Amino acid sequence: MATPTAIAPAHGGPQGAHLLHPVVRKLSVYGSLTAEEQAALAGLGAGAQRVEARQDLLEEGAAPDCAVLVVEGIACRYSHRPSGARQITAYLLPGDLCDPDFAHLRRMNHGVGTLGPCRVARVSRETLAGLTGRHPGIARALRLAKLAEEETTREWVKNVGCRSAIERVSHLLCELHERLRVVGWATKAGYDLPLTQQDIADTTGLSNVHVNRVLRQLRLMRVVEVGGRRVDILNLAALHDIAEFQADYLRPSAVT
Amino acid sequence: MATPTAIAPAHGGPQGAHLLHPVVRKLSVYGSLTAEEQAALAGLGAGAQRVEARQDLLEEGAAPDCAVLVVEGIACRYSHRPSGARQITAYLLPGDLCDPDFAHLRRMNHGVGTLGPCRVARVSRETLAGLTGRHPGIARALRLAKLAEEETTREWVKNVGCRSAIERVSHLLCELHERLRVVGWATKAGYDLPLTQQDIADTTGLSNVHVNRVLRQLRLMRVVEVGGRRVDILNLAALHDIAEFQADYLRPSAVT
DNA sequence: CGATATGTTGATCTTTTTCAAGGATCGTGG
DNA sequence: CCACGATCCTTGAAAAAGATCAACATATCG
Repeated sequence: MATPTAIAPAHGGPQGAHLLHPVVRKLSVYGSLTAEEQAALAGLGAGAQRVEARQDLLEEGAAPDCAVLVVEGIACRYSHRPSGARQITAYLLPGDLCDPDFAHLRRMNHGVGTLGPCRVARVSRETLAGLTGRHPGIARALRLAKLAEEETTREWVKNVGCRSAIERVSHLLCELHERLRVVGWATKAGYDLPLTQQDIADTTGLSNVHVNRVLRQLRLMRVVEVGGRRVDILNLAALHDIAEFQADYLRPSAVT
Repeated sequence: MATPTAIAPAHGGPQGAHLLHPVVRKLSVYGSLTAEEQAALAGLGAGAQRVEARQDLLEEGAAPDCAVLVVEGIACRYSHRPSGARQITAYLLPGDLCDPDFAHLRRMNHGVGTLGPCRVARVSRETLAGLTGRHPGIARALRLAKLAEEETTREWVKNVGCRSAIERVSHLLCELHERLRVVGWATKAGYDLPLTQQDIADTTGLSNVHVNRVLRQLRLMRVVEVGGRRVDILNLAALHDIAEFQADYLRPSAVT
């Protein structure tokens, strides 16, 4: 949405299919939606508010009162250890609806916050229930999107559990590339990424220093250049190879 | 279920509330179930089949045709890297229903297999749909159980992402203890655990050798003794301290 | 009883972390 | 516009955690 309030100016807004709201683009991956369903979905983003970088959307331990739809920017789920160490457990990209079911919870076991500047819309339980009740296509797409999210979390366990540093970072860059591409915020050449190296470290279970070294190595290998809030992909095939990246887990498909 | 076909003989079957099926015990955590609902749930386990250790229940890449209910024993979700390295991403304990929604998938991105000998029941989509359709209490409990499973996977990301070896192993032992206790297969003193050190290594992202050393350290610290397919807890408080274990994530509670 | 799995230990090597310091960048207020 | 502080990035050196390799012990099971 290249609206006047768009956030990422450097390399412009979403690519292609300009008129589609990211949540429509994302959910369309899981099955076709009627025009009516698309309109209803896009309506969710109508009241989106601007939120600065590094702000909490849902606090650790709080009782959530609504779901959150990311319209623009990057947010994350995170959790802190008593020592202060932070682990990021998921990214929320444009089009991602942060957990419908959470709105029913008495207490959050993790927090949700922005990483870069965002535009987000809060969605009440009632609105969401109405939407899925009236539009079976949306309900179905949301179910599959959730399945994809679960599979993604499992892939992250695999990533931090048994891949080397360079593989982990590469895998993260591949996943972000693929997911942003779906909603039009990435091209083959790369994407804007408002993360610090510390954020990448907290995601991959590495130290910020080592992330820096891995990124330098990837740059020297002429695979990808990360810096200046931007990811420039020089050799996508090589990046995929290093990461052993298979995008399947991002797009589950149902039988029916 | 101290039935004639019970598997773990060493320290006997489930403790307390002997008559309740594990899936009833587990789901009761998320809200009270009517007698009728309990009976319907217990009926799922009626046709349970014995499965040996280290057998696939759902293969990586296959199209699942049904859900799987673990009645007894321990199974897991796992994924292999091209190199052959294995990452375990979840444990399935007695009372766990392996992913209802999966039955709709065209292709599994991970496998499900037994770790020790198990008794499992296959549950068709129709059976499951009928059950949740007729019994709102079951539907609700399954939703919360799934939420707990998601939260658990995120906790695992945190575990392998930012905890030391001894913390990771301790956390795993705490989680298994708590989950098995709910379904009556653990006491304060410990539980039977048919895992090899390699299995623990594949779960925690460590080498088998290092797992061995961590277990020795925990034994010397007189915290817990792991061996002979058995976990004996000597000092539960100390184990929780080392792991920074907070059981909250295992039992989400809804507002309504 | 041998064969295969698993567990145990020591020695060595690699990866990654930690610590420390300096440099770049960016936003802000004077 | 520039100076300033704050944050982020970068690099080196040293230390630590954990992996790997190799050998042997010990179940376990047909």
